[in-house]
Amino acid sequence: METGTYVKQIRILLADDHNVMRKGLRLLLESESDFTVVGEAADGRQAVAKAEETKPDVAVLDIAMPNLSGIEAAQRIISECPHTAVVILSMHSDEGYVLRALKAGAKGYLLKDSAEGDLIAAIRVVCQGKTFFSPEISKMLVEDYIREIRTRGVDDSYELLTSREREILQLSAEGRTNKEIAAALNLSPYTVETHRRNLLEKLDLHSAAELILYAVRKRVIS
Amino acid sequence: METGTYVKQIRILLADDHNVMRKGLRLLLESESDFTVVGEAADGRQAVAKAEETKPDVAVLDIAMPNLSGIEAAQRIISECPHTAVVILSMHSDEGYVLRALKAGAKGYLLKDSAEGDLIAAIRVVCQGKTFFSPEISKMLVEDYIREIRTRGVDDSYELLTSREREILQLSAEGRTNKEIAAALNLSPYTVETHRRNLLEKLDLHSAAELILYAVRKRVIS
DNA sequence: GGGCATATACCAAACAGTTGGTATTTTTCG
DNA sequence: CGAAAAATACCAACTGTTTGGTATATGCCC
Repeated sequence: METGTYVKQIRILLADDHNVMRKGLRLLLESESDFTVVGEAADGRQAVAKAEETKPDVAVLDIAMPNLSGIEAAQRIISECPHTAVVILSMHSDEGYVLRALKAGAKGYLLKDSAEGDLIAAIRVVCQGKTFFSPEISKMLVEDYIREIRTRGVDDSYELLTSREREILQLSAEGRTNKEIAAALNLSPYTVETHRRNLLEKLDLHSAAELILYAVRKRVIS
Repeated sequence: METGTYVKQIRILLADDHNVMRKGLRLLLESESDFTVVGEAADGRQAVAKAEETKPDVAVLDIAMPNLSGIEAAQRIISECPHTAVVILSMHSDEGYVLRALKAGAKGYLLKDSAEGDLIAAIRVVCQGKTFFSPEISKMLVEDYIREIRTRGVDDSYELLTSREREILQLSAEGRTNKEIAAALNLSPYTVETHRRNLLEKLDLHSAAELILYAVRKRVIS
């Protein structure tokens, strides 16, 4: 099987739900003589199955996939195949995604508008146990870390609410009046008024409108 | 330049802001012997410029691009280069995008998870002045059309609002009081009150809370 | 037991939104 | 031009929210 100069092949698993993109990536990666694509998957569940079956050196996972997201797939692949390094490919440099990918144990995070060379470099680098991030991602992580240090303990006031208060927050945010909430929860309107007032104080809000907007931002609602 | 059996080359412009994807697509398309990629663009504005410069037979445009969206780019390309057929490549089968793409004059709309063959087929087909859509898109268009016929005139009440009313809807939905809005717009609070009242009536709402929730649902806000 | 958090309940004054009216001016369009 | 639509403005009565108080009962931890 070997010829003159033997180079160890890097075995790659490709997962992306967009077929055209997957085929394109495959051609791109196979233009490197030491890369072999040993499997393709069109969703997260398939990716996990193929990873267990082929034990690749590197799994390149698109972040937005049906069935199991790239991040959840990464989590399972890393716990099932500790030898496999995961590289996440993503459209956006969304903070939340990047942080969750890192928590899951991903070794690399690449944006889809990276240079081709970056993806190839990332694959070589993560094979050696190192990490690789797109410049935008590195920058974001550093900024995030600095902010984290500076604002440590600025806290999420939502965590301060009692369960009764959250209940009332939800109903208030749906636009119900105190009277309606009282009727629904079998309380005196005065009690609802008190809870609502504590709510406003704890969250440093000052009107029903602000309460609704808070609820929307916190995704308590719609 | 010709050899034995001459086949007219199809000249293609590729626009996608994700470099890796663009390179992949290029390899994919150039595996067809009668396809030539005559240009690449990383955003909408570049795409328009390259189209005017190279006058391609087909422009394949990603929908989500910076500077000018694929749809806006399509519009300009079609008006500047009527000979060029536009194919939109999109992640999602979002109704709104599809309809706007069609209005703009796109000849094809492909999902990124299409089979490779579909993209190749679409390019050949639009060259002959025909249209090509992913099966999901065709299905959606048909269903949409049927619904359109059935519910003609069921109306989107938002369209009934005047621009002043929309302005006040926005500020109200941000939680400002009538007084604050009046001050901001240099109006009497009574005027704001009147606009707000017309707003509530047109939308069949009955409180500030409902107005905010309406604004959130309509994405007027946050 | 004493202190603290939570949940409950009440009153009243001040503030803001809602609804029923009316009325004038400006803009738009056939 | 003339009618309709839109924007402006005002008043008063009513409903609901906000804020200043106060007060009791319950369960938990030190």
